[in-house]
Amino acid sequence: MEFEFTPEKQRLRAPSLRSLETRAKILDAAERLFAERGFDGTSMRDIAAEAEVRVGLVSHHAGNKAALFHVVVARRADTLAQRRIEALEARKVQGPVDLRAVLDCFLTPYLELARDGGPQWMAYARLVAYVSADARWRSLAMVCFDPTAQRFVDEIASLYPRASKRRIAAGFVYSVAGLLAQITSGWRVEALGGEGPRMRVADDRVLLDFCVAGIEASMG
Amino acid sequence: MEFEFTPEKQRLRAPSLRSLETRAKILDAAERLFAERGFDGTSMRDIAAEAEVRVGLVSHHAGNKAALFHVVVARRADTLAQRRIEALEARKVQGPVDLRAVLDCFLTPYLELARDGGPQWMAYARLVAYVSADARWRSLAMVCFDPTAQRFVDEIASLYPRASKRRIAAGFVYSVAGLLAQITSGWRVEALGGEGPRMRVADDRVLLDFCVAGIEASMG
DNA sequence: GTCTATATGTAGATAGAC
DNA sequence: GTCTATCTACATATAGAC
Repeated sequence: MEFEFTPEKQRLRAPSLRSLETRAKILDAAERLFAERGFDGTSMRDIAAEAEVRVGLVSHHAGNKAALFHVVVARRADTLAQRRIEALEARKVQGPVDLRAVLDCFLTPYLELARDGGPQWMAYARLVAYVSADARWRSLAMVCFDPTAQRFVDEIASLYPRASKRRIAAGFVYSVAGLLAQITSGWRVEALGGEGPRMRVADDRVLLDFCVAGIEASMG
Repeated sequence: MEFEFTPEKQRLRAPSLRSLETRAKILDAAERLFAERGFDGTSMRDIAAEAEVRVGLVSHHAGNKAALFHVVVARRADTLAQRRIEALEARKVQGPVDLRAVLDCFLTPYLELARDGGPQWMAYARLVAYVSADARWRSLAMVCFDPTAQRFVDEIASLYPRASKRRIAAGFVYSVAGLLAQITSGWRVEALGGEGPRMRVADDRVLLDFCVAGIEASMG
């Protein structure tokens, strides 16, 4: 099976309001189901039912299934990338940044969205984890996530001109994995450390401490 | 869809040699495909073809698809758990352990198997990542992985009696995520830090440094 | 234990009426 | 843009001959 898709054809006229609503319902439904059950675990019929729409409409609005998946993944990736870059730019205007500040700009936007942005943002982390684990989506992951990641790795590298860039990249990849784990695997922390009191809001601070110290140590 | 399965029925007599070979071929084939394409992306027909066996035989030997998946995941989990526990016991006989030693006993067996144990062990990491990302397999993950993880979290907690166990558990979960990322996302490190020289064997050391410093820092 | 054949359901995609 | 209907392929599972 191939996951390539053709670019959208030129629209002949602006879509109607109803059409836009239908399209939005379909994208939202697809997002929920893809995040929950993955690409292969979700059928076009499931999506149509979840969106309360006929099956044919999903094809009509989204093209084929792979194209729909691509759009769903990219939509939130763009929002997220924008927030992260903005946070970094804003911080740099205030003065010189350090490793903690840079990592904070990367981690916090997602943690805030996962906490306050509605349940879809938590589900999206699972979708990202799913995409990251599956080699078939590698090129999609590279398009959606790597430009921002590269920007942050470069930023960190500029703080440590004598350190190996590869080690920094490795530390950054571990940090991203930790971020996804934080959002998707809260239950596991609960299961393993359940006796103690809840960490609540401090969770995010723990992750940041972990990643900052980890990257510093891994540069050797 | 339910993922429960009934216990194996009592065998009436020992299986023949040929039967055992067939069963092994099926399990190996299923493992390769599940790791590559996930549960829903793999059909029983794919597995039969990969194992060079008729479709009916897969059902005959493995029962249904969910049971087959369960067996495949559990098989290597047992091997891995055993090596990890053995490493820890051996180290404790030699004298008191510290955080680095405990984490080393957890991380290194898998890293060694991924490097020297054949390509299947690398693929298995993707399978584990896949299982971890999908809520439907949570109970399977708990059965296969949590007992060992709990043992190591307790071990670390005993080293830091005054630290919050929850924070230790969080740091441990981040570390596991980093371990899986190390094995499955080498390409990403390559893409993000590609300019520098390769890290080669030192990779594993970088991960260990990262996790040790990270956990120490996250205990606050 | 193995193989053939098939029962039964669902998949993605599209054609054509409105 | 929407809806109905349908095409073709493939899914899981099982029944019964050898």
